[in-house]
Amino acid sequence: MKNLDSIDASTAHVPPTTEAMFKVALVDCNNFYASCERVFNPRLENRPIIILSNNDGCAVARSNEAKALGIPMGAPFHKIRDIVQKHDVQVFSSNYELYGDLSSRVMRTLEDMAFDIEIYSIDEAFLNFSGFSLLNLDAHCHKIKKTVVRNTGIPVSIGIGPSKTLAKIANRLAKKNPRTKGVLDISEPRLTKKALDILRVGDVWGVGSRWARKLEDYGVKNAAQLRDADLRWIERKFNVVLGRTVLELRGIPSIGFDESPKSNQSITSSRSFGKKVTAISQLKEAVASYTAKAAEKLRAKGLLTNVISVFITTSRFSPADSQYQNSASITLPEATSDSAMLIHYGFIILDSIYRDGYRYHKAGVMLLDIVPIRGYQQSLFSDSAKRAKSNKLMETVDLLNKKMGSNTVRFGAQGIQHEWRMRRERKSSAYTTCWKEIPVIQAI
DNA sequence: TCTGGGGTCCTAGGACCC
DNA sequence: TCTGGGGTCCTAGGACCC
Repeated sequence: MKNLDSIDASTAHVPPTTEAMFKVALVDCNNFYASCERVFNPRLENRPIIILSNNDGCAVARSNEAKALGIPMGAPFHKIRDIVQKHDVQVFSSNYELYGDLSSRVMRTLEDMAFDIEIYSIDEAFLNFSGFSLLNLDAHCHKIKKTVVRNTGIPVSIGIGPSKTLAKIANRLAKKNPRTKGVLDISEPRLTKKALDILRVGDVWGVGSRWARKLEDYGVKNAAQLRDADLRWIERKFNVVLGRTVLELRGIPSIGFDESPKSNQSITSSRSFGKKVTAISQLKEAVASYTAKAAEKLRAKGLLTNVISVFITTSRFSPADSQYQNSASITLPEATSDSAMLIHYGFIILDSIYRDGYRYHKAGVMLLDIVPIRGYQQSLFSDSAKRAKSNKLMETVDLLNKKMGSNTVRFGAQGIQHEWRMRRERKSSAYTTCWKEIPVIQAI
């Protein structure tokens, strides 16, 4: 907290209750992916839009208009084609370069308007306003909302409360209720109560579908009932995580505010294939490509991995096929971020788990037991000359790919044809991250 | 024909040690 | 005849999030 100075010395010996002090805002971009598509294509305004998952599999994001048509979250694309055609729904493959870039622009704007910010996901951030009791928070949040849309074109909603969970709930109401103009503070007990009385238990942050069902079986049906549930009972029947949610609903902050993002514990790269794969040679291309991608991420973050794991699986949606899934991992002789070495071990694992005669649907690589490059424990057998050479090579590869576009330089093992490559047939341009795809303005 | 990908945390149970 | 118990580490599985 940055304004401890403002605490009056005469009251400083009385520990202030954290409940009274903690105040947090959740800023959430409205229909983020759909809004991103609209920024560079204003014709999409007021029209139904959906964005598809990788492989153009299912709808992972929807504009309000698409929601109104009854397209559910996660709907498989092939099951909603009729609605799409009938209502001329605009359909996009996901364009993560674009969304990632716009996300960081939004976050930079938020950083300028709050002291503490915790970036929670690609489209959400918590802002810590604890101790700013004199600030007119409502007015300030309206200003934030205006500034973000001016700087980035992305509309946001802001919810404010005495705990993260309550801020989440406030945000939800701000989005749903036009009278709030996109900003709602439910810190006042009367408003908190009103909000919790109407909210279904399954809509509380931290309560997924499994626990919602179980809670409802016990008669806990709305957020207010969860708030009033016996804490011990919740911890015994569920776990301590849900116990924290109960406290949060009572306005007792129990989920910490984390300004500095924790370093990764694991990095995964996996994809479903565009079409089923049977030959190990093709699986190897995929595993090599995913490994290279994961290793690149590792290096970009200044990390090393100690363990690599590979998994392959058939499709559970093809019951006619015989099913098989397996995974295995190897602890490396020493921590590394060298793509070639990781691919080498990835192949050893793949050889050990591959079974002939199955139609594989997906493969993936996970890097586990990740450590920062600084101050890591060097193996007794480490060959420092070899290591230096590998570092130099990787540095060059990363530099070239950054300059000339990703995958300009790659490993032979990654292959070229990539028959297994995912479908991505409706992608918009990388407007902001690729010179070739920058939008052209035409004067008439 | 067509159903995503990338994360975190917690818990229970087994192995192992003293 | 009598056959401990507590701590720690690891792993798999299950829950959650976006």
